[in-house]
Amino acid sequence: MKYRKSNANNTCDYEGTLLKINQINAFIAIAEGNGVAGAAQKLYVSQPAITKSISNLESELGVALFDRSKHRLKLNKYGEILLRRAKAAKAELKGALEEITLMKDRSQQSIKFNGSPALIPRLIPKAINLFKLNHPDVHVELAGLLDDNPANKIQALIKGEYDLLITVIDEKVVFRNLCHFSIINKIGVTHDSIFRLQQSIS
Amino acid sequence: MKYRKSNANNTCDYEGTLLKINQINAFIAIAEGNGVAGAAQKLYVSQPAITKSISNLESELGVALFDRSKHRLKLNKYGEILLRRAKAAKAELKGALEEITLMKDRSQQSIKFNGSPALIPRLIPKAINLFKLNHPDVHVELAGLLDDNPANKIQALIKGEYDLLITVIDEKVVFRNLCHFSIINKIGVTHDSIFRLQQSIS
DNA sequence: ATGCTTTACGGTTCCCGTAATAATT
DNA sequence: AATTATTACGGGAACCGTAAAGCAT
Repeated sequence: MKYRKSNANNTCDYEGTLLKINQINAFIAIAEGNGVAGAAQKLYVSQPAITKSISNLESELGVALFDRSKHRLKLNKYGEILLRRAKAAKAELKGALEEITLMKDRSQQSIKFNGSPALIPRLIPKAINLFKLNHPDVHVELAGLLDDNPANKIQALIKGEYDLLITVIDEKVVFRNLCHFSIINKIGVTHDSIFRLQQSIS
Repeated sequence: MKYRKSNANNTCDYEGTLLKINQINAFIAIAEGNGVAGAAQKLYVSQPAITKSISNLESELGVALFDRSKHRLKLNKYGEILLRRAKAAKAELKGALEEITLMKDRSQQSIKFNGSPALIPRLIPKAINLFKLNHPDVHVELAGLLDDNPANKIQALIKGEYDLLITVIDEKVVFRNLCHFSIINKIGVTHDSIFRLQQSIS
């Protein structure tokens, strides 16, 4: 079976393997930065690698992308065209990467909590259900001993064993402040997430 | 000298070599078409090649892009994210390719012209200079014999030996109509280009 | 049994880095 | 002399195709 779409003439009707990612990176780096040397430095590769990449790119495109007068690369009109599009494409890919990474990180997070035995059964189940409804991938777990004394639990929270603690100090519920502490210093969950949890607890 | 940006932990601060073009193509083809088999057919590669490509992609991304229940690949939430962006990026690259190809084709065009010996020296030089200023890549050349009789030249123009003919019929310059003929039927140069030429001749 | 996906394996190609060359300031 | 871009060349990684195995319908 023939896999390669071999065209007799050179007018390939859009060969999908063109414009490889390293070529695009090299091209943008040269165009934006300071020539081959700067591009090599920016991309952490050697200068010949850059030269080869854009050489291949130009060869596959069938046009030169740079003016090579005086040992200095300067974009020509083809390069100008490509630069616009390539930057847009790269931004798109970078955005995809960031979005996925963000979602992945959020999914891998877990929230450990603890609280007074008297408060847990009444407040937590509804809160967890509501929270998981909006954040199905955040792992919520009860950590540590329920019947420890409040002082120890606060110490454990400060040490990072929990992310969230619902307990009593001086006979008054202060989870609000503790939650805030957790948000800022302990876990990277968005404020929005915790806010929902707070609301459902209140 | 160290070229590779090796990070001990896995939190690469945007590794530019991710999302290779074949991986993106395979991914889009699977997502849009009918699974691995359809993608392989669409991209003219074997099925294992597709599997490997998206396997690598998922591995490098650190997340699965598809649900693999029941031997059928279905986009998951990560895949949804990537699909949007990847399609946009690919469209951008495809656009770049088309723009460049178009400009390249145009640049490779040439305009052959002829005209009466009496008219050529006075009208042409300025016209050519002005034209080449705006279209430096269009090859302009004088073709055929200058001192042939006008009737023969008109026949040659109709046969396509020239793209542009400036001559006299019934003692009156009619280049305007002939130019129009050329624009529509003979050469693919934009109206704009020819219009400038006409103007400079007038 | 048929169809689709995945693994195993061998070969080819592509890419990169070192070293050397050419040309410009 | 110093900087910049390009070639030559050898090693290693990536990609692909054939063949075979898993799993579902």
